[in-house]
Amino acid sequence: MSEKSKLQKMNITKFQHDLVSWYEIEKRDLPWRRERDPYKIWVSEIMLQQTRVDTVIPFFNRFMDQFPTIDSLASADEESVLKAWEGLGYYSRIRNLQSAVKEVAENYDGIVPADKKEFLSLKGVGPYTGGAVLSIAYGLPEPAVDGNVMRVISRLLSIWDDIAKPSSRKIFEYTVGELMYKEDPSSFNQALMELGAIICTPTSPSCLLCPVQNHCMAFEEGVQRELPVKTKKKSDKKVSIGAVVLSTNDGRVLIEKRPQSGLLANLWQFPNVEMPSAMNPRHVLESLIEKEYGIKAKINMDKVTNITHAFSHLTWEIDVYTGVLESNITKERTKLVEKEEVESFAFSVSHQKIWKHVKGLDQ
DNA sequence: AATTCGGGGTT
DNA sequence: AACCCAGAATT
Repeated sequence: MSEKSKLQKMNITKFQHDLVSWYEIEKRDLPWRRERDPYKIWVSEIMLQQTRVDTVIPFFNRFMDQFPTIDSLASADEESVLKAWEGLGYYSRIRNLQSAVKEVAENYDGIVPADKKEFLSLKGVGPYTGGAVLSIAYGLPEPAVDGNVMRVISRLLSIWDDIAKPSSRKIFEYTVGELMYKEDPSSFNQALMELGAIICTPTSPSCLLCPVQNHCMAFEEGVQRELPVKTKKKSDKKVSIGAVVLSTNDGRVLIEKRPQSGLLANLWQFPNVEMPSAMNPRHVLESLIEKEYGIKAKINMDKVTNITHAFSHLTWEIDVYTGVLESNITKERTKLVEKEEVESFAFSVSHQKIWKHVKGLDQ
């Protein structure tokens, strides 16, 4: 059965009412729901990409204290902005957001564009974020299809297309567009997401508590636990890393800024190299470090610790050493800093763990 | 269309 | 461990 014919069977007006009236009563009190400023709605939506609400809340509050307006973010230096994002992940989001905010400041007179084509042209603004901000901040009837919404709609209309396939998203955008409550697109879109987060959860949906159970085809067919269909991605690769915290005789520490593109772009780290295999002798690491960084170093015999850190697509297994830097350092993007100022730089979480461990050795 | 990009909570 | 999360850019 086509999505169109399924929609024709629905009482859409009653569905909208059941969903939105539930939302008005049950919605969580979240910081960005107290805001009307399109800039703040926008920042919240960028932070919420692939990131849980509970994780975002403290980052959002701190970010708004530090960068409360378009102009404050547009004129901020990159290091302080990256530091504010430290630990949140997907760091291209903040680089793209600051770039987009600068464009709004320069080309849109500081006003977040309410035009779909214009807003979607900004860096980091895709179909979901575009629909979310335009509906929540400006009340426009645009679908905002995220993972929650695909799960909810796949069950509501018993849609068995694989939601992992990019081509499936347009099916859900079409159906959400047909279901859209045009009197209040903001509440409607947020209600779909809230339902997915609270009731219509991935593994064991609380159908007995669901405000739109009477409208749900999957519940009627008893297949809600089999939806949505989502093919699983293949397991990740493992990479062995040797890292060393090198100190100078006067107590400073060598750090390096990562390349401006790729994994953890522009974040700071301690010198490290990919090891040919795990269980390398220490002198192999020493020679690889000296070659990569063009330095002379004395690495201590005993491994300090090892850290396993999983990303979405690979896992680092890091052997951590300490050592003494015995030559000058000329490599680009490196810096010698006092121990007390290490934590003022933005590090990835794995290298934060390294520093936390090594710092603890001193006491 | 497939891969790259973080980190942490759930099950 | 595997899965998932208010996804977008790149290849």
